[in-house]
Amino acid sequence: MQFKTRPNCVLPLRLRDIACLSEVVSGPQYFKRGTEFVHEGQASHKAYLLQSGWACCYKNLREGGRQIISFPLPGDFIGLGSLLLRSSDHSFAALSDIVVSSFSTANIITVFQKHPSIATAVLRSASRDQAMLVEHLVDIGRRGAIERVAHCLLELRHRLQLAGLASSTQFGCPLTQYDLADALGLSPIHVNRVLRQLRERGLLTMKAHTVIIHDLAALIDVARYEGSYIDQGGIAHGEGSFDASYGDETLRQLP
Amino acid sequence: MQFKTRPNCVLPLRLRDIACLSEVVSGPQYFKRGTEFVHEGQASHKAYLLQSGWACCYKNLREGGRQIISFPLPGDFIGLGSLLLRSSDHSFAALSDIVVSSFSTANIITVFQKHPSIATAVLRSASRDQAMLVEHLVDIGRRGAIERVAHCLLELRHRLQLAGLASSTQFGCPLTQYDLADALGLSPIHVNRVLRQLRERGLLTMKAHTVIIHDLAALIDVARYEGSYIDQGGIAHGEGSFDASYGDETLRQLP
DNA sequence: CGTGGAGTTGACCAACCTCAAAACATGTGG
DNA sequence: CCACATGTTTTGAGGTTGGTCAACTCCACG
Repeated sequence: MQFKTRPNCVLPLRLRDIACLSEVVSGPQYFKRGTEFVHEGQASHKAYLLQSGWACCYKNLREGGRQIISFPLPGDFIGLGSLLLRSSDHSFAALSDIVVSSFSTANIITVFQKHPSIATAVLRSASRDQAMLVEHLVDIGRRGAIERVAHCLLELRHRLQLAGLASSTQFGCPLTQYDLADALGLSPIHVNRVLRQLRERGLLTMKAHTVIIHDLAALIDVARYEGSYIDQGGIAHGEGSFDASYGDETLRQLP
Repeated sequence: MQFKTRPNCVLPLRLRDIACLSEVVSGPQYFKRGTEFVHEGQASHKAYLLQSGWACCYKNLREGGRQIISFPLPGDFIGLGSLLLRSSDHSFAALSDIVVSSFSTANIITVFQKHPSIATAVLRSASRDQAMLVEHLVDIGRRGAIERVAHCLLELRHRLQLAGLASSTQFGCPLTQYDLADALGLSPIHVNRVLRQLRERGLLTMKAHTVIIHDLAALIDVARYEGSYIDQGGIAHGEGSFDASYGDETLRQLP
């Protein structure tokens, strides 16, 4: 069984831990674009590792409409957040045709006990997700529409690049303007207006499921983008490297 | 050493785990209202357990202004999110005079290895925090100003009640309208208008550092509040219940 | 071809922001 | 005990951002 985890080393595990994982992980599953494969409120004893394709995590509102929480990309875990809660508090859907490996979380605790490094890895992954969530919150809470859209696309670019799925100025992107709107707390119409503006300013075009960035520097400036939270927590990979010298946390000051 | 953890049992630990914790935890520290005791970007080898008082977790924006991420209350962990990251990506400040116990995270990995149940407990706590964060995101992204304010205050009431710090209709609250505004993505002026509206509608008053709820049902209705995410993951309390039976996580479905 | 989903555009409107100023607390030093 | 400074709440007037409604276009797909 092959494991494809985040390229930036979210899961640096010992070999015997990997062996253990194989016991828990089940073979690949396929979902078609549009499938909601985890439902809000569902009692889930499963989590997933996204192998290919794009997904989204969202909450449906009683008033109608939805809020998209995050866009899992290849290599990302799905459903970690509700690992220890009784039920999933949000839904997951496939934004493109996707492939996932699923693993049972019923006896995850036992696994944690036998292989603490897995617990560590999971916790670290959860930390990164949380950092992204926080950034998302800041985005919606305190930034204007253009900044939000630019920021979102830059973050996606950044993550895809780490996964080797984007060049520095271009990437495939199955998102509709509706998806973007639901993620960013905007109306689809306004997202459209913003995209037009970005296009007219020569910063970026989004067309035919492809995002092309024309002026990266300017875009980063508009979005006030600082991607540090994306690669944080990376620790030298090497198959066994879990000794990870927590003593040398150097202070990285912002410029 | 006394440990006061979340009343809804985020930390159901075995006694020998507790013993281990004592080795890591340092005595109580005091901070005055207004102190920023964790700085963004700071390399932190510490996390805290808030013993009394209110805190807030926030990010400063380069454009000026800030976004408040969460309001830790007594019994909550502070800084768990950045446990495994290189540095804290947000700041923490005291909103009232507070007491915390701090514990070193330098050798947290070792602790996890020796006491997997601690890892589990920490992960569960992080899960709850994430659920609250998601709710916050939905709030800001997709709800109007009145709903946001109402929702925020109801959540605080709910959490305080679990901690035994609020009656069902009243609680002390050191938040200023500026704090609320920074948390909810609004301007302080608008928060004021919303509070007036809530007052005039006979739903709630907020005055002299005290929130009094006059019509709980109506307020819950306005806010579309569903507090289930707050108590999720709870396991029967009993003050000494450290036997924690991780095998029998029963499936508790929402009504 | 027809159909349905996605993107595009314009006109109008409401929610919320900004600026400005006053009323009201609260604590401090004289 | 007063005078003053500082922080918080309150209120008004006017301006923007972004939402809503309603069309129309473009395309992929059967």
